[in-house]
Amino acid sequence: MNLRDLALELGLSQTTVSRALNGYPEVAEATRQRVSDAARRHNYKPNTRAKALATGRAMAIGHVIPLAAQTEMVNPVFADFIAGASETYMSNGYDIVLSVTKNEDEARVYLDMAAKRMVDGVIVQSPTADDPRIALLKKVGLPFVVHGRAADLPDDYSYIDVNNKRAFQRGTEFLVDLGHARIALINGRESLGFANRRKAGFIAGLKARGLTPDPALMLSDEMTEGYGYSAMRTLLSLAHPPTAFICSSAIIAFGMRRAADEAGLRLGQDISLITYDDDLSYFKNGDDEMIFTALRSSVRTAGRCAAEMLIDLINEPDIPRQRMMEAELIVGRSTGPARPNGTIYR
Amino acid sequence: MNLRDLALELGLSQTTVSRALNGYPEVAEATRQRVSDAARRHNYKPNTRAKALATGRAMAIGHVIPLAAQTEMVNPVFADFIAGASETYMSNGYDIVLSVTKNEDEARVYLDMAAKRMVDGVIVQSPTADDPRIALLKKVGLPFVVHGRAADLPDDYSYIDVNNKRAFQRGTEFLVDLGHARIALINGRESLGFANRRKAGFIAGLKARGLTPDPALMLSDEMTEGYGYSAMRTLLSLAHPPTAFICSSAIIAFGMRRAADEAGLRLGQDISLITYDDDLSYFKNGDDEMIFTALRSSVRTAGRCAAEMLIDLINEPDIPRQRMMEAELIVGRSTGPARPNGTIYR
DNA sequence: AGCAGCCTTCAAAGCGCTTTGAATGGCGTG
DNA sequence: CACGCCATTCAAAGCGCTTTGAAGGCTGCT
Repeated sequence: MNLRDLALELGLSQTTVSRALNGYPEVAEATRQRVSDAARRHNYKPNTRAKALATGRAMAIGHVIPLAAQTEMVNPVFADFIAGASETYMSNGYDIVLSVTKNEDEARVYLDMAAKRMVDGVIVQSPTADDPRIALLKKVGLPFVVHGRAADLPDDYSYIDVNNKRAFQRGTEFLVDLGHARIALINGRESLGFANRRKAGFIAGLKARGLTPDPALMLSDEMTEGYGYSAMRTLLSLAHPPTAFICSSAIIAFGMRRAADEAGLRLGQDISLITYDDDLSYFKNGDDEMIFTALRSSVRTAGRCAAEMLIDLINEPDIPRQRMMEAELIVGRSTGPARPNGTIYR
Repeated sequence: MNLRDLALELGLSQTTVSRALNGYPEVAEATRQRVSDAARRHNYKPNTRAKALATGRAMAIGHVIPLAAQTEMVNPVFADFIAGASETYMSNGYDIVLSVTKNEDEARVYLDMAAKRMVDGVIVQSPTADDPRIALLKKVGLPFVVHGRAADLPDDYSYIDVNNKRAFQRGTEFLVDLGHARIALINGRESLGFANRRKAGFIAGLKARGLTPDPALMLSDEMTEGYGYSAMRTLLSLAHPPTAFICSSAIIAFGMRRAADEAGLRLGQDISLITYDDDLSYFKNGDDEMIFTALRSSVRTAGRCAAEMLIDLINEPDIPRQRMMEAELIVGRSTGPARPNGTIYR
């Protein structure tokens, strides 16, 4: 069933039917009623492609999910982000066009999406410090919102980000204030903006409390459970192991906890751990009582906001939209005061 | 830059340019060369919407990601599945249109996708025993491949599935053969086909070895880390706790392990645990040595296959494509012989 | 009665592509 | 030299929708 058929059946012109369905004022109320009844009866929905072609709006947003370098893993964070964004799109009539690509192909994907006019805007994930995609998208004039920020670029594009630096500074200071003097950072890949800022916050936190960062206590890699486990083992095997840890994802934290358990160390008593927590649905950090003391900011909420900002931007370009979220520091059972002698064993 | 501009610049008709770019034979080789050079120079890509309208093929596949009932969580399994499918789509020129919806809206989403002609086919996730979507999609004539199977429906549609029943039967028998007599099943929601079959396999495995299933040892819920943890605690607090466990996802397994650790029990020694393992990228079950003894089948591979099957189906409907994958049983460190007296403490 | 002016409806053009059917030119052949 | 044939190229229609500009039918006014 297409518009022509519907118009024919109703004995009306396509113009009138189209207008009736799209809520234009110049249609008699009785006619509109008749039309929308018929449309519902036949489950008529305008052909997206034709509509997009005629209006020049695709009513679709492009999301590009990056595969981790080499390993080609896909971070579960993106699933929750998209779920959040989707709520916004749904109520605004937008669809999601998804592309999963290796980092080196991303620029081409955006270029293609722009040239093929298949989306009205895109979300850029995981920007690097000097991300080339930003200049590229500006050049081709495709509206975009960055999830995160590019460190070294002028601040004139739209983004939504968490204040990662402040969060990690706060977390670090919290640990120092508990008496911990040797604190380790188990970070994501530091080529990415968020990890870079977390490291900066970590260092700032130590310095603010008069401590000197120790490079041996700052690790960085893809944020898997296995990495958390092996990082923790490595750190615990040091001659003078840290007594507190701050890590970049709940998934890492679970791996770290596994290593700690194996070593017979109790979180919150023998050692302390703070994790960044994206509030992923399948990794809830405790429903009632928090397992981990955490710096929490929901990535799902971020997705919802990013989508809102992008739709705004599409309707009224030129003014960049920017939004900064603060992570909450929620105290859970994984942190406690340091032992007076600075060791980890009871 | 569109086709008309390009044709104008080249002094050719749109027809010729279009044919040159689409590899039709009736174009002189020199002309084709000239055209494709110009196209590359201007980064010309045909407008997807226009092309789709003209050809009647959207060159897009719909994926619907279901949100868990009530909680609206999104299972990380889908991220990996899509990553797999995406590999296939990429090399065949298909795009992914994503929709994230609550279960009760799914039927409407498919109906819309069909009516709006925005996709050439869809993937159906997480079918229930008597899934209404299958009949619906047949009725509207939209090609589809189901990831999983609907238990109670005739076997005349396309699907890719893992032999869940056999896998769980095998795993259960493996545990019994190690001497375990009280074995618990920590399953996903049993309204879903896969969980249902796993339960059947579990029961079959027990019966094949002469054991009687105990309803108190069969739990079922959304497959989160937190559920694994609380399920394990519940089971361990029984008067006569199980000595072996088989669970439906690596994420559950991590939660179970946490509870075991807290209770001072060692996997593979005091208690045994087998997990189903979708081989999710961020939850690798050990790179070298397996943490968990596992029934493994890569959901990413499943995604790749599903996509291939769907593309086949689109090109040649009518013949349903069906594919069954077997899970490997890989022995890791989480299983060991039962203690002679049937207890869990050393 | 005649006319302006509104309300409602319509025919047709256009979005950017593919594809049909026709036209052009160069070539070999009788 | 005329003819037909093949290799190229083209103009135009059509995909299903929106939207412009025009027209038809009423009303109310003079």
